[in-house]
This record gives sequence, C-alpha cells and structure tokens, in this order.
Amino acid sequence: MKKEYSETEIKIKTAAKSLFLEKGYSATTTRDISKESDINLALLNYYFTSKKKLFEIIMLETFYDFISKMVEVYNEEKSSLEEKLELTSSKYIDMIIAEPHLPTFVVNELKNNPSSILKILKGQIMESKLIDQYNDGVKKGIYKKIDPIHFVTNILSLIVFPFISSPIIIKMKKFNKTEFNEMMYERKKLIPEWILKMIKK
Amino acid sequence: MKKEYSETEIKIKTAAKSLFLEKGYSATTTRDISKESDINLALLNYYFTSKKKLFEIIMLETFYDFISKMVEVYNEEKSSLEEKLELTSSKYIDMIIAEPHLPTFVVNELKNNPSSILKILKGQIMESKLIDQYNDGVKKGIYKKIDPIHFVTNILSLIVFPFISSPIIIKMKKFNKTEFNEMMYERKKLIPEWILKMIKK
DNA sequence: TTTTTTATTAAACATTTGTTTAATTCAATT
DNA sequence: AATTGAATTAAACAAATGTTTAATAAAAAA
Repeated sequence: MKKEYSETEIKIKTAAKSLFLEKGYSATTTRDISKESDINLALLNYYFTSKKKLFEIIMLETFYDFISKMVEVYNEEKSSLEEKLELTSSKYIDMIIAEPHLPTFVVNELKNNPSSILKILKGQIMESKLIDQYNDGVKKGIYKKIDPIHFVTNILSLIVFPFISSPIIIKMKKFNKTEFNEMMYERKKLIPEWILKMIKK
Repeated sequence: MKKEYSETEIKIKTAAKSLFLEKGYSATTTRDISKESDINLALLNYYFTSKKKLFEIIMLETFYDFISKMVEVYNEEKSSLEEKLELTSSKYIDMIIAEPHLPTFVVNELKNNPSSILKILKGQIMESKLIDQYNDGVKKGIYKKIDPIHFVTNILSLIVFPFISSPIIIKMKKFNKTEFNEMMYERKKLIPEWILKMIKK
C-alpha cells in the first residue's frame, strides 16, 4: 500500500501539499510548486506524471489522515462513549490548530473527487464501537432514539465548522488568531458536554 | 446602494454566480461565463472591467444574502429565543437545499477576500436581540454562563456543516440526495431542541 | 574504466486565459 | 434622414500554464 518516496519526491509533495491546502487545486500552479520545493519544473512530471496525479495522491493521503484520527478513536475497545468524545474533540482541535487550512481543503476539494477517495469511509464510522455504545444507551433508555448519523454529524460539526468559519468569528468578536485558538481550546471541554446533553433523554 | 443592471449585465451575473458557486473563482474562466450566459466574451470586461471585479460584486451580494437571513431573524423584536432558533434553522436549511453550493462557496472564498466583505457583520449579530435574550436567560439563572459566541457558532455549525460535509454523509449512510435532504428536514426540528439543551443549566 | 541507467536541467511547445482593439450593428437624438 | 453614442462582435495579444523534449550530469552496473 505504502510507496517509498525519494528525497526529491518528498520535497515536491511537501511543497505541493502546503500550496494545495492554502490555495486549492486550481489556484496552485506547477511553477509555484517547483519554486516552493526548489526543484526543477520538469521533475514534477518526471516523478508524478501530471499536476492532477500529484494532487490526487496528496488529496488521498490528507483525507486518510483526517479520517483516521476519528476512526481510530471511534473503534477503541476499552474507552467509554464519554471518553471517546473527549479524545476526538481534543485531538481534532489540536490537529486543525496545527494545520488550519485542513478542513476547508478537505470539504472543498471533496466534491470534485468523489467515490474513489470516499471509499475509505466504508463502514469505518457507522459500524464503529462508538455507534454500538450509542445504540446501547438507546436500548437502556438513557439516550433518545434518533438516527446515529445525527450524532456523528453533530460531533464533527461542532468541532470542525468553527475553524471553517473562523474569519467570520474573528470579525464578529474582534479576535486575533490567538484569541480564536483559545476559544477552540475552551471547546475541547464544552463539546463533549454539549453532545451528551443533546443525546440524553 | 443598489445598482440598476441591464438585461445583459444580469445574464452575465447570473451565469457567473452559478459557475463561481459550483467551481470557485480560479476554476471558472471568462469563456465559461461567456458561454453559459450566451453573451460575447468582450462584454464581460465592457460591463464589469475584469473577472476579479465581477467576482467581488457577486461575492459581496451572495455573502450579504447569506448573512441577512440570520441578521433579520436575530433582531426581531417580538419573537422569543426559541422561535428565533426555529426560524433560523428552517430558513437556512431551505435556502441551502435550494442552492447547495452556497456554504462551501462562502467559507471557501472568504479567506481570500477578508475585511472589506466582512464589514457587513459589524455588531449585527453579537449585539442582536437574540443575544440580549440569551443574556437575560443567563441572568435569570436558566442558561449557563458561557461566552455567547459559542451559542451563535453552534447554531450555524449544526445547520451549515452537514451540507458542507454532505459527500461524506452520503457515502457513510449510502444516501441518495433526496434522502440526505430528508435528513436535513428532520434537523429543522431537532437543531432548536439541541441548542436549548446545550444552553440550559 | 566503460557502459548503462537514472536524475536533473534549460528551453521549447501548445493551449488556455484574461484582456484589448477595431470594426460593426443597434438605438436614440437631433 | 443624418448623427451621435452605446452595445455587440470577431479577432488579436500578451502572459501564464501544464507538459514535453533533448541535452547534460550523476549514479549504478558491467
């Protein structure tokens, strides 16, 4: 599954990922990538055939990393539902603070590159331990009976959307970036509490 | 404030908006717009000076429409907090179902066109009647005391993010588009309930 | 060392793209 | 009807862009 990349290939991929994340596919030129990675323009096609192929590789890897963080936690055997919520919230907020362009990139370029990339998702989330635990709670009568897709959607919404809409939030609150990040750190604790309130009877 | 547009200008704007929404600024060419609107290529610059200027006009109008829906409801004098939540939820979900590319477009192109466009927001939301009502609830001891930015953020997150991540949801649940829309109709009722649970002590 | 393969480079190529020009058509005014 | 100004058009232009070529340098194999 994994490919061994040469030093040059890694330089190209690193620069390309950074640029694609920041500006998107169309606004990034092969010359941008060449300059940023400090490699000759022709090497891009020599190693990756085309800009599009290079993009697809990066897109796949990035999306996989993005989803894996969730899938891993959701399928833990030992931890409780509450702990899974806390871990997800904490890990995702840290990850996106480290790479703020990540969510916009993922959701934005996703609609163009559909099924092939999304195959990763197959069953990994909707058949996870977390969903089992949620359904158990429903059976026990402590959680409301609603399609678990809402549950999963709400978690991701509360974590990810604030980053996507950060320019709006920053403007509304006259925040600087640090203050915005502090707001997101606050949410690490708040989101699991909110989610529990939402599902409890 | 409002400009009177000729028939040709409207044709250009309509086509441009549709394409910008679907493909974004960079991936849309002036020849695309010319073809889609069935007007001569040169007329684009004749009426709108440049692709960029045309985009800025459309961006501003679209963002204004997007925000106004919220601002209007949030500043109603008569309605209760609960009613405002229900109206916002209902109106936004209808609006986005009618134009599914809207949220991705807004959040995506927003990071490039910052302050000038975001001026619209100034005070309109954080100093709205809704926030007053929220703060009243806090004073009365029925709502938890948390920065109202979380309140506002959560509303928008639960409404908008599912649309942005619709390809993921559709894949996870093996939905078709109609089924996805039905899920969103369900959320019209659910979101206000959830939000109330989140803020109540 | 010689040969062969791989990696790297500068230049060129063919399209695409945003914009402009100059001519023509159309509509309104005199 | 003649004139003026606006609207529309086809063609051209210059710059940008993805990709390829052909030559050279470096590394590996013989």
